[in-house]
Formats: sequence, structure tokens, C-alpha cells
Amino acid sequence: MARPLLQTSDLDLFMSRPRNRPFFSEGDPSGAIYQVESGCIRLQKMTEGGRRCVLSFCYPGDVFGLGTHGPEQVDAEAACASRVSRLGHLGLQRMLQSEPTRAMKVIDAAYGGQKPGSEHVVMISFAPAEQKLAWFLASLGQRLGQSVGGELLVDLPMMRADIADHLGMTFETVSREMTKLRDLKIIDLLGLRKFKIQRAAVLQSLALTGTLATGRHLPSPSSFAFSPRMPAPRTFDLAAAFLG
Amino acid sequence: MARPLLQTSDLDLFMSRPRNRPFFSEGDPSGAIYQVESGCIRLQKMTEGGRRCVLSFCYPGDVFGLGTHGPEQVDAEAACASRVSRLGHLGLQRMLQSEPTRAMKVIDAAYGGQKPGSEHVVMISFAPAEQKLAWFLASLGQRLGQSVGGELLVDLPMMRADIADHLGMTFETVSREMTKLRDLKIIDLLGLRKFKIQRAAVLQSLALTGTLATGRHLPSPSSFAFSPRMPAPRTFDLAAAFLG
DNA sequence: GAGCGTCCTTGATGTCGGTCAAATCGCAGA
DNA sequence: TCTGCGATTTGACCGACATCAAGGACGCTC
Repeated sequence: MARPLLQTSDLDLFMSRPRNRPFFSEGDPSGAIYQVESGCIRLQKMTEGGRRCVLSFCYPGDVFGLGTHGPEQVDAEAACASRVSRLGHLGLQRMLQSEPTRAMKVIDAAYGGQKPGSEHVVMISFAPAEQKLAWFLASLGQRLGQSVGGELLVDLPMMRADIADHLGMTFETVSREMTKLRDLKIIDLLGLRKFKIQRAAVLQSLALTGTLATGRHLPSPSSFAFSPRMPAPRTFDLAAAFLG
Repeated sequence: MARPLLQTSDLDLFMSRPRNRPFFSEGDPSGAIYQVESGCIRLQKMTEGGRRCVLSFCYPGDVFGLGTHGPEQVDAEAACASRVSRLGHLGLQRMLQSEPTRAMKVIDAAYGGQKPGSEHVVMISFAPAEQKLAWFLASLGQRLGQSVGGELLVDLPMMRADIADHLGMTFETVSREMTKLRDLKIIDLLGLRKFKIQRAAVLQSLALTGTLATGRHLPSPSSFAFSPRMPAPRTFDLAAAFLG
């Protein structure tokens, strides 16, 4: 990660959890802010019927803990062995007084401000299984990918079942679609916890439109694949407005 | 509605739209805050393939316009003939200076702070069609229902297709499931734009567990049906923290 | 390296809900 | 009231995906 939002001096606690153990559970006291140091955190809800729904994953550098990303609405569990640092309620109030601008950035991030969560809803409501998985793998590549000789090497820290519960499908279908993408030579599976994106433009096209494209008629792959989305024309800046 | 968050003196513009016309579109300048005066607003996204996904509905008294409820992420269109009032960027900054506590409440609401949006994701990812619709009708009853002689009379301001795009199904399936619930005497359809909840406890049970229940073994219907959810034990109050 | 449990892959089968199509309803305007 | 169009209902059919069920692979611990 580039430079974490929270530094050691801000934090008042470090927590480690093996896979599937909670950092907090729905209904726990809220107000603290968490930053992922290593591993991968699942923000999830359980249904009455005992099924699990993974609302989002947090990776190193991500901040969570408020609103829809906090114990008022979700559980936070380790998707693999993970370390998380914590800024408590009081520490946050101290920061709000001493460094209000940075504190507002932290708060915005902890609400899940960065990620466009509405895309997730769009994908799980309409897209067929193949497109859902392409979308997930592409966004994972964008977030965690390491460029190696023109290809993108990506960690896959969570289990198939976690991906399934994130995309609203079964782990069997995740597995099948994964195999299909491998057979199409769009991705390559390197063990269970790592994969390589071989044809990024095709994957991206599949993620966006649900159809395969050769990639030949698209804008040059390097500029098209995984480019950040266009910035909004003019954005309301909560911190700026507040601080005058 | 009880007492609207924004008063006439705050607002700088009133807008009316017939059904399906936009109040704003994704990418429009952001920073303004909107309050529904009458009608029903759809917050929605279009997919590449031209399909529509309705992320939420706003009813009279609801405030929207920021974050996932603003033009950075969604379109806002009238689901039926609607009136909306608007507090512009500058007006909001003025309010932040003159009445910061109220302004923070307005901002929180405009981010969609009230509604637990994660429930929506859970429903559309796993629930079968019948449960999805039961959940939607039950929450509509909770929000818009008028108690009339032990039954709940509810307006249904949007079309079947809007409901379908909100729940990730087709309008044909919405129609079929609606008929099914009517045949089970759980609801009664009063024309196209109104319905009555006849057996609230059963509807609620269907919404929560996906199974029909007689209602006999449930807690007394009056306390169970449509009761507000339990408050979180301790909640981080952004406004309070900010204002010291 | 052997043994074991968990996770993953693959196959066979059934079904829910999507798609296509037609009939009916309801409302607005002539 | 009549007419016309869009919204809704209902029906028939089919395919994508869930479910059930074995195997196989991976990564532990000993």
C-alpha cells in the first residue's frame, strides 16, 4: 500500500485473527475505526436462515468501522489470517480536535467512502454468474494486482465460498466459472490463492458488458484495462465545507 | 410525515417532475441536498447493457443527494409525479456555519444515513422471489402504511417494473408473486397503486425467514409486526463528536 | 513423508424464475 | 362513451444455476 491513512502514533490497539474469527460482530459497541494491516477482512451479515452475505472485503490500507461498514450493520471477520489496527472512540475524538481535516478523511473512509458500493448491488442483481466473477476478479486485479511482464499477478486471499457469498451464488458455481475463464486463457490459476490475468481487456469487457470481446477492437489494452474511473465533475467536500 | 428536516426558509428551489423524468443524473454536479415533498423518487443506476438497477426509493420527508445517494453515483428520477425541494451547495455551507448541528443531521440523512442499506443487498443476493417481494411490501407498509381498523393501508407509488428493478427480478415475476400473496389473503390489492396488509405477522415472517407461518406461535402480532429494530447499544454520533 | 481434514473441482439432476407471447385492465383524451 | 396505449396479468416454455453427491488436491500436524 502507498501510505496508510492511520499511523502507529494514532492507534491504540493491534489485533490478529486467524481465518474466520471476528474482529467485531453486529451489535458490538460502535465508534472505533479499524485499519487493515495485513490479510483480508470480510464485512458480512447473516440472514435469519443462517446464510451469509459478504457485503465487502477490506484489504491492507483499507479503513472501516462506521455506518454500513461498522458493527451497527455488519460483522467483520478475517477472510484469512489478518492483522488490524484500531483507533478507539476517544482517540478519534482527540484527532477530531487536533487534526480535524485528517480526521474527516479517516471518518469518510471508515464509512466506506472510497468504494462505489452501488456497483456491487448492480452486479449481484442482474449479471449472470460469468460476468459477476469477471467483475470480481477484475476489481481484485485493480486493487491488489502486481504487474509482472505485461500480466497482472493477483492474490486471492479468500476462499471460494467467500467469493460466492459476496456475489450471491454458490461456491460450486464460482469454481466452475473460474475453470471456464482459465480454459478461455483469460486468467491462469496459480495454486488456490493466486491467479494471473492474462487478457485484461477481455476480462474487463466481460465484467462490463457480460460479453466476450477479442480485445482487438478495443482501445489499447494498457490504457483501457483497469484505468481509474473518470473523476466526478465537481464533488462536495464535506471536510472542506465544514472547516470553511 | 412528522416534521420535515428542511424547512421552507432553508430551501432555495422547488422542482416538479412527471413520472420517469430525472431530478439529477449520474455525473451531474454534486453538493446539493434534496428533500422529497410529495411522490416517490427512484435512486438508480444503468448498466452497460442498458438494464436498470433501483438502489432505493425516497418518500416524502426523505433527504438525499450525497455519496451513494447523490449524482456522483446514481440518477434520481420520479417514480410517479413528484415534487422535491432543494438546498444548494452555498445554502448548505451557510447552514453549516449558522446551525452546524442541524446541518450535520441533514448531511447524514443525505448520505442515506437512516436506512440500513445492507438489508437490501442481503435480500437481492439470496432470497427467493416470494421473500423479496414480502420484504419489500412489509418495509413499504412500515414506511407508508396507515393503520385502518387493524389492517394496514399502503400506497404503492411505483410501477411493477420499478419494484422488479429494485429487487433484481422481472416485472412478470413481481406480478405473479403479488397475485400469489393476494390468493393467500396476506395482502389485498386495491387497484394498481394501493394495497392492504391483511396478515402482517405472516407477511413479516415471510420477509424474514422466507417461510410461511401461521402467526399463532409468534409473539403477539401487534408488538411483532413492523416494530422498529432494536437500537444499537452505543452509537458513534458524528455530529456530537465533531462539535465536541 | 504419512495421514487427515478442509477446501476445491466436477458431474448429474431438478427447479425457480427469465423470456416470449397474448389477453386484459385501466386511464387519459377525443 | 369510445378509443388507444401503456401497464399489468397470465400462460407456456426453457435455460442458468442451485442442489446433491463423489472424487481429488492442498496444506496442515505429527
